[in-house]
Amino acid sequence: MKKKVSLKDIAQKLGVSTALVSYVLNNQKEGRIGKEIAAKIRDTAASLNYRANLIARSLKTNRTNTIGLIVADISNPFFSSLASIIETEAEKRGYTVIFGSSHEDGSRFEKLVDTFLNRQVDGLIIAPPANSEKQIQEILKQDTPLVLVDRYHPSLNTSFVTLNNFQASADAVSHLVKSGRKRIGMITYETTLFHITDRKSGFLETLKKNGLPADETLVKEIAMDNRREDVEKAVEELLRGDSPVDALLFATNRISDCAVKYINSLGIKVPESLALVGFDEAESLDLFHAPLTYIRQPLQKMGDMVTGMLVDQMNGTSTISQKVLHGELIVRKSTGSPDTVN
Amino acid sequence: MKKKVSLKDIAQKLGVSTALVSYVLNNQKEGRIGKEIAAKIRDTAASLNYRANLIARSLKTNRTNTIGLIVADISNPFFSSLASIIETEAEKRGYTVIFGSSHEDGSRFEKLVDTFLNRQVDGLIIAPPANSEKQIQEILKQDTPLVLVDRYHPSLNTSFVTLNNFQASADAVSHLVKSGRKRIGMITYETTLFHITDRKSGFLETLKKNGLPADETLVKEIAMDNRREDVEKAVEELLRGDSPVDALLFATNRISDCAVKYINSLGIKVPESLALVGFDEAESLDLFHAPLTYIRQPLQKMGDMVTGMLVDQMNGTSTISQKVLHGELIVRKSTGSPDTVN
DNA sequence: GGCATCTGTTTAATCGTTTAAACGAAAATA
DNA sequence: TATTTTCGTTTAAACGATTAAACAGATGCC
Repeated sequence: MKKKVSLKDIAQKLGVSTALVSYVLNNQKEGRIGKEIAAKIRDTAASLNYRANLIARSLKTNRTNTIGLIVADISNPFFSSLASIIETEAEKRGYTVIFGSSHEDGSRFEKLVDTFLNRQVDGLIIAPPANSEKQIQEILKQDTPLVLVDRYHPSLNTSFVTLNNFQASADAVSHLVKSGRKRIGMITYETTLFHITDRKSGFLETLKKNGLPADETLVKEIAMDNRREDVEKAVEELLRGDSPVDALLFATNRISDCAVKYINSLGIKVPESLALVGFDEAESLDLFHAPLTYIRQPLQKMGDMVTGMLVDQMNGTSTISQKVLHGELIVRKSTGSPDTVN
Repeated sequence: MKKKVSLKDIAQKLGVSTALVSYVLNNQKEGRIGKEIAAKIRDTAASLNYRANLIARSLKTNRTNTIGLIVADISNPFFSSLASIIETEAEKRGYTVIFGSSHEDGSRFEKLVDTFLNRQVDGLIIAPPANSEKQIQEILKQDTPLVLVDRYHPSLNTSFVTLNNFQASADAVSHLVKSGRKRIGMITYETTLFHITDRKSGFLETLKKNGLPADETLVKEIAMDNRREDVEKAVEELLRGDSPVDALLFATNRISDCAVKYINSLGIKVPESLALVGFDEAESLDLFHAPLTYIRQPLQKMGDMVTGMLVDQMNGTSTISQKVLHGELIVRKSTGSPDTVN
């Protein structure tokens, strides 16, 4: 690689000290620098195509202006949109984002955290995988500013931005109840991830409050890797048997995706004989004849907030703060009342 | 922030030199280091929770083990999948990815390139926006290893990995011709981006070769921001009038998305009265009654290759190489022959 | 016993910045 | 004229690692 131009090169060429060059190029010591020499320095810098070595600067200043972002799966539109927003917001505030995708895998996650800390990121934004409490605590011990997003660990005292998942499920169920559904099922993941278990609690609690059946057989939990067969089996189990459900809640967009396609292929009438609600948009279902009622997460706000909170933490302006945002139930055809529809 | 542990801290605690600590922790000078002291050093490092400061190392070694990735739009599934693959491949080879999204905007792109170069990335992978030749040339001048992906500038001598877009269009058209279509239209972007214009050339040339009408009125070019109205207007123009088309080729998944939804809403029969082909998968159309025939790009191969080529370039193993991959036409119902269908 | 070799460790320079402090010269003040 | 200020610039240390070269002391060889 061609040797890069350094402050020294400029200084030598002009017979001045590197300090002076540094001051000029950083617009410091405003009044105190000779105009002609300042101009000359700027000219030479431009003509030599000088670019500051941020690595050297970081070493000296102990700041990298870099945020590490670890999401669960960058190829999931939920996270890629969020990443895009965070990147934009970070850039506005003078930070670059480096990113990694844990694929919900603990050891991969650990490795990413390690890499990012070694790289001296100024702060971290993380959507933590299941059972990552220990690693998160390590980060806290290092005093690296940290904000969790989407998920959090209730046992840990960290900053986070998350959805009120309990409420979101509750809203979904209330809506189904109001539109006349009597036996409501849910398909979710088998996991300890709090945001997911919260969705389940909200579901069950709200059923009880409405005096509807709320036993565990109404909740099917599939493995996190979201295999199509698992989803189809779950749908099957909830729809067959002596007391089939008349409505279904899906805990994630990935689940909605598989489930709705399967339901479509079975020729089941939605919303006449089955109502459907999901979490997050599932673009893949745009053309489903009965567009899905779903819980919309305020992505822009979430990304904006999480970035702002991290920056405040990095500046020492604030310490720990925890935000719970509200989802919005977007009602569409998939939950039309069975009475009014026919 | 808590002060971080450095080599010096370990050295002082044990009364040895930092050099020794460095040698031990990097497993250098294998045979020559005392076993007990080595063990002690490792122990202390672990107990103090030492982590190497990669910034300092980079300054000294002049390598950051970082790859800068600039895509056109990270929230487009094409790019987020590609980014995910590149990240995995880079990690395998010991590199971290920092990323940015240009949103097809020249000035944003320029800023990203600047940031990344200042951060001393070891190499760049870029899907360049239109009219970015000058900036790309700047990078080449700096001798920073660079591989373009998805798109490239024919006028510049850079490494790249791209699809044979001409051939892909040609395949699509041939297929339509074989299945009996007589008047084929295309909706694409108004842009100088080579991979897009190449798709258009492939389209027109193949029409001519088959003796079909191939005038410019059959190609509708819409603005890159892909507004729904523009797409709908284009569809409208191609379908109405005295000689409507009986088949359509869409240059990108974003276009397919809008166009197919509109066609669906118009109640036009696919494939009976209109055949459709698109570039790339458009998940959003999964439930369209006539699944779209499309050109599949070998994403995994593309990501793998581009990363490998960049790493080779960074190691000095190779210089410039240019790869053109082949798309695969996935034939589905949307191009069923009009004769055989009824 | 004298000299070379090996072993285990230290010395010290360096990467490219930043920045407090020092400095000499010119200008202002007494 | 002597003294203080101000101005413009330089000096030099520091950030945390890497690494060639130097260096004692032990061991081997003839």
